[in-house]
Amino acid sequence: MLKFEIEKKSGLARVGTIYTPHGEIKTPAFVGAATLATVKALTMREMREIGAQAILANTYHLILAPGDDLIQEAGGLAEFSGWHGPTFTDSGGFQIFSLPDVRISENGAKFKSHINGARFEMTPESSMQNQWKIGADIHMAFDQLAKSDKYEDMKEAMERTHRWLDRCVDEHQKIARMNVSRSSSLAPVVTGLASSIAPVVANDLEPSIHRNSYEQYLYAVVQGGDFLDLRAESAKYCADKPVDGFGIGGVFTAKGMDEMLQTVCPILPENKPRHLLGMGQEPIDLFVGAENGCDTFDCVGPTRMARNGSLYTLDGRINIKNARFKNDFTPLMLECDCECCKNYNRAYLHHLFKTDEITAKVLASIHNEHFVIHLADQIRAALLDGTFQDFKQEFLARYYHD
RNA sequence: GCUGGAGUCGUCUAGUGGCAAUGACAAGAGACUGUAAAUCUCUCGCGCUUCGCGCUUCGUAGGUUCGAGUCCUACCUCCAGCA
Repeated sequence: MLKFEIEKKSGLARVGTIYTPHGEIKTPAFVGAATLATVKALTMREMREIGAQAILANTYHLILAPGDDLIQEAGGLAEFSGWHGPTFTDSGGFQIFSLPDVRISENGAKFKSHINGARFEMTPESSMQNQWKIGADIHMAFDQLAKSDKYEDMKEAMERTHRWLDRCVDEHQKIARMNVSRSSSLAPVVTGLASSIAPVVANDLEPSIHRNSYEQYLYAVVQGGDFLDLRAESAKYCADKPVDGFGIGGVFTAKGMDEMLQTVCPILPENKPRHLLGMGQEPIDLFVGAENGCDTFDCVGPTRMARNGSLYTLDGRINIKNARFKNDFTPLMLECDCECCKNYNRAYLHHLFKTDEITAKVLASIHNEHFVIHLADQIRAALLDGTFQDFKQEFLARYYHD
């Protein structure tokens, strides 16, 4: 069972630590979205320096390239990517929702590879097998997001997600048993060694004691859309399963999220971590998520927006490509101590973007990723010292001013 | 100087009688939430009451025509070849 310690509670919110085979995650925490085993535009060293604690990769994308067998051969996701810290994989369930030409049946989902058009089917069982080969510390159950927001469609997708969850659990346990018996001669897994939260790591290449860890964990995924009765039903269903934590999926905006989480989180067992899938582009997502009982978050927004020139500041997002920054020689964000803000000014960033230099995307990604990771850390600190409400009000009032 | 070719939005460019005029780039702005996203969308002669209307435009000046960026004449500029 995945170890999760809670240091402090405040209403639904909690401050804790998740102990994975590849190190600890101090929660609440923002997990870097590394779909293809890389946080776009950033090296793993940069991610460490930013203060990232964990990354989340995507099963669908990784089985297409480079293939789950290859990642297993490399020693697992952490070894392969050089991250050497805690890792998650998303199941591929999101692709049922986001890709066109997806055919869903009770057995699973038939996709068409966006790379070469090759058809293949992903099932709860195959997703578990893929994820075990990829070898992240924490796996997501294979779920289905409804394509429409109608109640009947949402209910149907949720119920299928539940049936798939049972199959995921069975398959996960089956693989886990096989791996334990095969790995019994390996050195015991040491937790807390990969000090992933240290701001600078002296040696990026740590010893390979975690190669192909046999300890891998499964999160169930709560669905139900905007319907609170469905959310409650889904949470109840997932709560009883022998899983290590919970993903909360199918959330697209902070609107109504507090109510939804206030329905879901009290039903979920308190001693297991909860991951809010795909949320964290907006600061309010992290505040509302953490306040209402979510421990980890992931989102592609910060890095995607960074590549497109949309950068966080305490006064809201700015588009650094706008002409008004041409002669602005101030740091992007005065209060930020990321590499970008410490060493460069807005006029320079503007110039890099206007001339389409690669470094523009690198520096912007460093800043945006640092911003959300640091924000989650600040939320953690505020929860610990009891200043969360003040911090939240102050931060949001300034950020969403105008 | 002669002969041939060319001058169209900031730049390059399409255009061979119905055209405020094609495409690209540049420029201006917007979007982005478990990443088919270093992507996508909009604006881009001027003005207005902006799903429309008016005005002014294709080197310059005339002309032919119901109508000219497109045809004719002259001139200006540039390019190539010959002197």
